[in-house]
Amino acid sequence: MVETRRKQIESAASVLFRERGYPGTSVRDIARTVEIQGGSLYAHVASKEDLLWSIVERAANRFDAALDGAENPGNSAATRLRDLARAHVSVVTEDLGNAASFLHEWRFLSATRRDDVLERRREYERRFRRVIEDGIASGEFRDVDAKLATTWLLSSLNGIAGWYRPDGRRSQTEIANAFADLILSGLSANRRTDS
Amino acid sequence: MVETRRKQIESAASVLFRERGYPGTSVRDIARTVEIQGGSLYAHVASKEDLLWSIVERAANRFDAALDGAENPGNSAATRLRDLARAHVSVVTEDLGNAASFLHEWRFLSATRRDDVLERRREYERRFRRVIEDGIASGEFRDVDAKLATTWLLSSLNGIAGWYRPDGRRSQTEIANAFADLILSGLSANRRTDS
DNA sequence: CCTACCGATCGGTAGG
DNA sequence: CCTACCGATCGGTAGG
Repeated sequence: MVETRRKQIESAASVLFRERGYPGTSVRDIARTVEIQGGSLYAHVASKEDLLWSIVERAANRFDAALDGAENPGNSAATRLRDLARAHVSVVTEDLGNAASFLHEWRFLSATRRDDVLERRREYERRFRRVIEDGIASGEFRDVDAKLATTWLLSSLNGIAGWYRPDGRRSQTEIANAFADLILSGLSANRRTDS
Repeated sequence: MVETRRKQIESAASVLFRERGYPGTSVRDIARTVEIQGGSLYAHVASKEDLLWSIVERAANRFDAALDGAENPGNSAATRLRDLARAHVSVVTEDLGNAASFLHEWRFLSATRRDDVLERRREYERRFRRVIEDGIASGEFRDVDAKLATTWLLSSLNGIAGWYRPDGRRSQTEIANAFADLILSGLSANRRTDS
């Protein structure tokens, strides 16, 4: 099954890219992980960058899909933002290698692809920002700088990709809830409505 | 002046390490920036790792010194935390290359030095955590998981090292105040006491 | 600080 | 998927 092997390689590469960075990972490091010879990798992959691109695209798709599944326009801004934050964290924790590569290693892509990623990231951030703006407009949130608050919030969530370990002390749900709670409380105009 | 040249090299290296990562930066990239030949770099530097080590240590010292200067045990936990957060941001924004290398590239150091950095990072985080714990004990802050809240807060501040540009739309003061305000509000047991 | 060099490793290919 | 190879670049050194 060609597809299976390819995904195995992508998965191994994403883990290494997260740990050592893209330039710090050689194609032979990746090959070793899936137990083939360095040159044999090119039976499955056009180039090292091609591999990074697949990983980054996959992560981008999963982030988008997670928000799609979490979005519910009928809810209050606070609830909507909490759901988006939790969805974001679930991708980070369940798709650690891909997510971390998407968040940090995309800058090693070629200029065209980099621009592509940048545009998708911007659109993704806008989805969070809109909810913040809605919350400010409705009086649920304080009158903060929505752009800066979006960056603030996503930075704290993205940081999880740097330190999360599946076997760690806190479960992904605990982390997601604790972070969402802190963020909501940071934006809220009132006392937090217990999550 | 040997020292001046050395610092010039460290400064150039820190900028490149931030932009391309440590493994993505060659010693010849660094040499080119200070307009000398690749081999000539070794008149000033024992090794590439030695350069990273200097940068990381310098940043660690500056972070520590910033907290030393900002700490005031007489104040309320909220005020103390706000001052620590602002101090942290000031190092990130004023020492961007060193700070980013300290935050991200330290993992490419040798095992011994890596452990060294890890211990300093832990101690640094403890200083934030203690203030959070004090605030919880005094009733100023909500009863959150102090460890998780510390990671949350520092992640959002450290994220600044990834996107801040000295010529950007927001000044470092605006950023520091906005982030500190959001964080304080996130932890606060009451409505935020306007910053 | 330069020139000229070292062995090792890099991403990638040819030809099975 | 392997063997055997390619030119380029890597970090680093010798000897001025």
